[in-house]
Amino acid sequence: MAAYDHDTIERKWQDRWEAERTFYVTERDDRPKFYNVQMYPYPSGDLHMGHIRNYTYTDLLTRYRTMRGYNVLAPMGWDSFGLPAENAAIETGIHPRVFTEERIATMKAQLRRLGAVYDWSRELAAHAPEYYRWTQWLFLRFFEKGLAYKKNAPVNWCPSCQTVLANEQVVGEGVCERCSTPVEKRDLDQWFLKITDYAQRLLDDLEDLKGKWPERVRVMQENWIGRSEGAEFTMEIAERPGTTFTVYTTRPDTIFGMTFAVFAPEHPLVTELVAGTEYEEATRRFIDEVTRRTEIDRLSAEKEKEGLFIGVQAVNPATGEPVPIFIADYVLMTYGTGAIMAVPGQDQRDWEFAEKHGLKIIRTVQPPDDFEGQAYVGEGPAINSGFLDGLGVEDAVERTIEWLEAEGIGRRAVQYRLRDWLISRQRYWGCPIPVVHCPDHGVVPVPEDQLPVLLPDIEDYQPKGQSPLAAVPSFVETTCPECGGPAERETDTMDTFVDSSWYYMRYADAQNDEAPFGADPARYWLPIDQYIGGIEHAVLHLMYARFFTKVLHDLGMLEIVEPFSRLFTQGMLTKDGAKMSKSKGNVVAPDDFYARYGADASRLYHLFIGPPTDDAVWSDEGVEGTSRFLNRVWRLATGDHADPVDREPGDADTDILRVAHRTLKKVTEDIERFHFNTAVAALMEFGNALRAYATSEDGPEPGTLAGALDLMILMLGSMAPHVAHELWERTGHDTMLATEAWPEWDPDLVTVETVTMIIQVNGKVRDRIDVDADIDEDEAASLALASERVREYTGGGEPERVVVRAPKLVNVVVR
RNA sequence: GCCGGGAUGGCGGAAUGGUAGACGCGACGGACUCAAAAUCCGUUGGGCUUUUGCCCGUGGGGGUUCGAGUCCCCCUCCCGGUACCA
Repeated sequence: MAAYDHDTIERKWQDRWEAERTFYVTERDDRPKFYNVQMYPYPSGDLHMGHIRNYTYTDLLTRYRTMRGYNVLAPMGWDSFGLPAENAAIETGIHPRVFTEERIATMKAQLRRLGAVYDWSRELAAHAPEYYRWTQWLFLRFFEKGLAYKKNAPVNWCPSCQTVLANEQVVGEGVCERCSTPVEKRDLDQWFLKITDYAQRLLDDLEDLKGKWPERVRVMQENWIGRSEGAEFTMEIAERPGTTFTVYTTRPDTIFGMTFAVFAPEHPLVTELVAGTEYEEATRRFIDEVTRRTEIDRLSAEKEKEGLFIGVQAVNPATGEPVPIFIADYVLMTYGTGAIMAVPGQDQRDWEFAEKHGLKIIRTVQPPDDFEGQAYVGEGPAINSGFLDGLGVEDAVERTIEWLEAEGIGRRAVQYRLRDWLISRQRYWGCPIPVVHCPDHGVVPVPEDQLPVLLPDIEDYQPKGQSPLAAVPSFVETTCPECGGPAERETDTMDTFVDSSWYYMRYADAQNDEAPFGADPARYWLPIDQYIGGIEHAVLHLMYARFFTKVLHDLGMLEIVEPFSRLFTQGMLTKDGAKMSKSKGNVVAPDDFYARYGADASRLYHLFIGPPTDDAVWSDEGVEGTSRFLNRVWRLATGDHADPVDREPGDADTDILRVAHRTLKKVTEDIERFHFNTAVAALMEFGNALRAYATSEDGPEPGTLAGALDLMILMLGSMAPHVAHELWERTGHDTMLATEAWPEWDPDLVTVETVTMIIQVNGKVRDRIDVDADIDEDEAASLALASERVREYTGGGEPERVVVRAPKLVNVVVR
C-alpha cells in the first residue's frame, strides 16, 4: 500500500493558511485572547531538528487554542543583532545585514515548510531601524529615570570576543557564555542598567509565578538575586580614632568571636591606611599580584587563602579589644561593603585563614558534644558572648542588632548578589547607544526626533578592544544637542539582551511608528499567556525581560508587572550524547525527513519522542512509527476497510465510540498539561482499535465509522495539521479544520460500565473478574472469595482481612 | 560544598499508593510476492514449566502499608545550576 502524497498535500495547505490569513488576528474580536510566544530565534541559517522540536510545540498550541475558541496571537521575529553575524561577516566579507537578512528568509521558508503558522503581519527584527529606533527610545526613558548610567568599573572582558560581558554572561568556571574563553577583568567606562533597584520586586513577584513557571527557573532566579539578611556596622581603626569602616555580616550574633578583620585588596581605605608605613611596599605588591590574577584563579575555592597583615588594628565594638586588619583575596569588593569581620569559630573560611596566620579562635556558639569539625555554623546557645550568652542563634541575632542600633554604630541590612546589568558592547553589529559626549555638557541624550541613531555601513568590523564605530568619523563626529558645539557620539552598542527584553511588547502593535507600542493593543494582548523557550535563558533573558516590564509599568506604559504568565522550558534534542548544534556537527536536517515521511510525521515524532520538558535523543528510525500511523489513518479515512453494513448500531459500534470519546478526554487533558507524548500514544491506541473495528468481519456501521474518524481527524488537527486538513476535506466537510471547534466528549460514553476487577491474595494478583463498574463492596468481596483461584491459596480458611477497593481491586489477606 | 532534577526491557518511554513495562522503535516468526519493498498477523523483561501456571524483577540497603516504581530514612551514580556572597 503506497503512502499518501504528503508533499502535495503539505504545500497545498501551507498555501491556503497563508493566502486566507487563517492565523492573522486583531484585537477587535469577541473571543478571549491567548498570546502564545516562542522565544524569538537568532537567525542562524538552517533550522535543524532541535529547533523543529520547539516550533512544533508552539504551533500545536496555536492550533489547539484556536480550536478551543481563543483569539490566538502567535507572532514571529528575529533576534538579529549580535556577535555571530558579525563574526561571519569578518570571515566571509559579507555585510552582517546582508548575511542576516538572507538567513531570515531561509528560516522563514523552513518554518513554513514545517507547517508552523504565525501572524506574519507582526514580524519584526531587532536590527531593523524601525525596531531599534524604539530600543533607543526606551534607553532614553531609562536614562531620564536614572536607570541607565555610565561608570568606570572593573568589568568582565572576553579577550576573544573583544568586548565586555554582563555578569550573567560569564558562565561555568568564569568563561564567556558565547565562546568559552576565560574572562578577564578590566577597568572601563561602561553603561549599566540599574536592575539592582528592582532586586526586591524581581524577587517578590517570583512568588506569584509559583506553579506557573518551572520551579527550577524560579529557584535559579532567586539564587541569582541572592538576597541575604543581616547587619551592617562601623568599626574604628585603633591607631586612628575617627577613621571608621563598615562591614556587613549575616551573623551579627557572633560579634564577640571576631578576632580579626579583612578588607578586599581594592578597598579604598587600604592605600590610605598603609601610606607612609613600613607595610606600604608589601601591600602594593600584594594588590598588584592579586589584581593580575584571572578571575578563575581568584575564585578557585581549593586555593589556600592568601592574605597580608597591613599593620593596623580595628576595635571590636563588642569587646573593645583591638583586632588585626588583613587584606585577602577571598574578600570581594563587589559584595557587601568590601570588608568583613572575621569570626573563625563560626566561619570555615575565616577558620582556615586564622590557622594559617596564627590568629585567635573563639567559639561563640556551643557546638554539640559530638561535633568534630572546625568552624561550627549550626544551632546552639551563645557562649563567650557577654550579654548574648545562652541565647539561641535567632534571638542572639536580634539582640545584637538592637544593641548595634542602640550604640548608634549599626543597623539591620539586606544584601543582594545581583549586580547592575552592564549593557555596553565594543562591537559593531548592535543597537547604537543614543547619547553624545559633549566637552562642555558631558553625556547628552540624543533628542527623540533624531532617532534612530543609525548604525552606519562600514567595511572593517574587526574588533580591536573598542567599538569599530569609533573608527568611523562620519558617525563619531556630531554636534551637542545642548549647545550645538562639536561633540562625539557614544560608539558602544547595546547588549542584544536589551533588544530581546521588549520585543514581545512590540508584537502587540508592530507597525506603530509613533511609539514602541500603543497602550490599547498592549493592554489587550499582554501578558503572554504561554511563553516557550530554552532553559538556558533562566537568568538571562527571562530576568531582563521581567525587569523591563516593571520599569515600563512604572513609566505608565504597561499595566502588567510580569510579562510571562506561564513559562514552559523544553528539553534539548540530543544526538550522539550532545546537544544538536552546528558547531558539534551532529545536526539532523529536516529536509530529508520531509521528503521521505512528510512534515506531519516528523512533527508527530517530535511530540511522541518523550516528555517535552526532558532532553530527548533523536533517532532516525523513530519517524517510521509516526509515519506508519498517519498512513493507516489515511487509508482508513479514504475507504480502505471492510464494506460498511447499514444496521442498528450494536455493541461493537458502541465500543468503538467509547474508545473514541475516552481518547478525546485523554488527549484533551494531556495537551492541557503538556504531556504530548502520551496524547500521541492514546491516538495510536485509538487508531489500532479503529482499524480492528473497520476491518472486522461484521464490517463497520457507516455512521459510527464516520463519527469516530471525525474525532480522530479533529484531534490530529493540531499535531499533524496538513494530513488532518486534507482528510477533513476529503471526508466531506466544507469547513476548514483549523477553525472547527475542538470536540467535546460525551460523558455517557466516557464512563465505563464494566471493569476488570483485580483479585489479589496477599498483594499478589491471582485472578481477574469482569464486573459492573458500580458493584458494591460486599458483592465485590464475595465474588473475590468465591474465586476458584483464591480458594486454592486460602485453602478454604477464613481470611484475616479483605481489603476492597471496588470496582478495581480486592486484596484477600491470609497469614 | 550548597540548591534543583534524575536512575524502569535491547532502545525511546507509560504507570491519581492498587494488573509494572501502555504506545512506539528494533528484533524474531508467519501471510502476501517469482523475489524484494510496502502492507498485514503473531511473539518479544529474566528464569522455571507440557499446560493451567509459578518464581524473580523499576540503581543499592532499610522502613511504613493489606498492597510501594510511586511515600519515609540512609547510600551510590548521573545531569543541570551555583559557589571564597561574609
